[in-house]
Amino acid sequence: MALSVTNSLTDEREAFEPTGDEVLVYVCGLTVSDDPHLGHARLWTHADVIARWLAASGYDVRHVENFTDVNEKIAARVGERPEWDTEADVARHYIARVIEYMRGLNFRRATVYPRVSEHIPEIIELVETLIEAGHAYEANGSVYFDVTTFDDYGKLSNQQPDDLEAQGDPDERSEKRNPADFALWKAGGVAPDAIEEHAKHDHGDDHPTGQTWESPWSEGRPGWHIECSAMSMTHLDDTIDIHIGGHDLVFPHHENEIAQSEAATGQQFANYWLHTGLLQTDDEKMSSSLGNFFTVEDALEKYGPNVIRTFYLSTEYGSKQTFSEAAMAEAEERWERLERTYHAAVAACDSVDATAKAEDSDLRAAVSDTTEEFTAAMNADFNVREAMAALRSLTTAVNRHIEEAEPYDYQGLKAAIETFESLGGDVFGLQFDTETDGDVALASEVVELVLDVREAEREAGNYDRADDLRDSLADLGIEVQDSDDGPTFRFE
RNA sequence: GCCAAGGUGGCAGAGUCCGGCCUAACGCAGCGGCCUGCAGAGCCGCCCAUCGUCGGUUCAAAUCCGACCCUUGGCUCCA
Repeated sequence: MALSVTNSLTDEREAFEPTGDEVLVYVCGLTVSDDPHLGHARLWTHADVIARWLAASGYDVRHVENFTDVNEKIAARVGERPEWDTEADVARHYIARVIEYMRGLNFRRATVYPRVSEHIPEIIELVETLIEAGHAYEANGSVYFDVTTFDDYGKLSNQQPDDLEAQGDPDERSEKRNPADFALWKAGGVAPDAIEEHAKHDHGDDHPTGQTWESPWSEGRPGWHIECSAMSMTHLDDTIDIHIGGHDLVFPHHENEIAQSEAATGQQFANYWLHTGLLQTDDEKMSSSLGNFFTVEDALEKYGPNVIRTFYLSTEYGSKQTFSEAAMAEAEERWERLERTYHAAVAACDSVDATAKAEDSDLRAAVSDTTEEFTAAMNADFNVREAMAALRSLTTAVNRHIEEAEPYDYQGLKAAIETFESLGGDVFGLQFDTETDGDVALASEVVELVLDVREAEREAGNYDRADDLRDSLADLGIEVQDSDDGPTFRFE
């Protein structure tokens, strides 16, 4: 069954047909003015899983994810720390952190992470093209896109220029021919009142107003929307396959990207637009400006990557999702069951001879059903919740096999393990093997010793002592479970 | 005001594109049984849904059409 996706451009589920040998994917990335929060990580996770699924489906994927490192909010934070002398210093600091978190959350690396500051020439060139084509005009050193020159304006968001409330700051508005026109280039540095608004520290009147660049029109800064068009065209092509971004960017950002890109090239900018639903807390969206966010750093510390991913993968990318402690607790239960089953399967598999002939047809049927159902679900607009349900049915089959079968089906278990690794691991980015470093290995040996002592106490009937040992281990974050084959444990 | 998405059991959340296999998936919580010295895990089973409201189309609607109510997002920086 072939992949189909819901395209926000047409609002329809469409068969996915890439234009070339490589699938070209652009993800509207982060403005690096602050620590990223769980709302950002939700977009990244879904983008990551989409890219992984395309790769698993046999496509070569060229995945570009930008960092916006030129922005008023970034400029406003210059000087907040002694080492933050320039806008670039602040941006560099946050980009390094984001990369670290992305690694922590086990994302596939994008092909390129372009930055606005490195694409000023391409941006200027694109703006020149638009002016020459009559789609843009200069006013007092700034350049604006004239929305009345682009007939399809509004095709993504269905917003019509006439319906819009006047936007932008008053000075800018007076320069525009139409209220809905938007800036491609802004003369000068960041306005002092913008610095004032976004600065998180006391600053004097001489606060730096951000970096500026030479251009044919003025020494100034690029507009917000033009960067994505320039970087998408530079690193991908005039027409790309998939553009992914948050729902909050549909208007004006993506609408404007389409206008300026298609006006410049005459080509369709992106064939498929995928918009991810926003993360909410207490019935409003999580956002930097509302201050109701949970940072990726804190979440990684508190829940770890697998629980966070399991949480995100319990809803489809296009739906909104509500963050709560209860939801995270549920994700933790879901993840732990999967992880426990995986390890139980590995242990059971290790306990039998590879040449053993036992065969459990139920288990083997479950393996093939799982792959089939998982594939069907992912191909239906990346329905990760259904795909997860398929994986879930495999955990039940594996556990039942371990519970009831005697002897174990070596080949069946092996196939199940491989399925967990390819679907749960490679596609969902979950990590089953986390106990690899030396300290953990040593700790495991010590726990084994303690459990030997506890077994001796149990055999002697000293259950109080055995329970004390188990409780003490639990206090250290080590969960002990007794079974017919002896005790097992895991680190929480 | 304008544009968009959504309203399904205690919670969460699929299914809605292409009406029938939906007497509504996978879960979390809860309850019972097996197993166990106990606990946990696991297995088996159970509980909870007139699918926002009203009307229409149809042999048949959670799924299509219309009206209305409510929630969220966008229209200003925002994933």
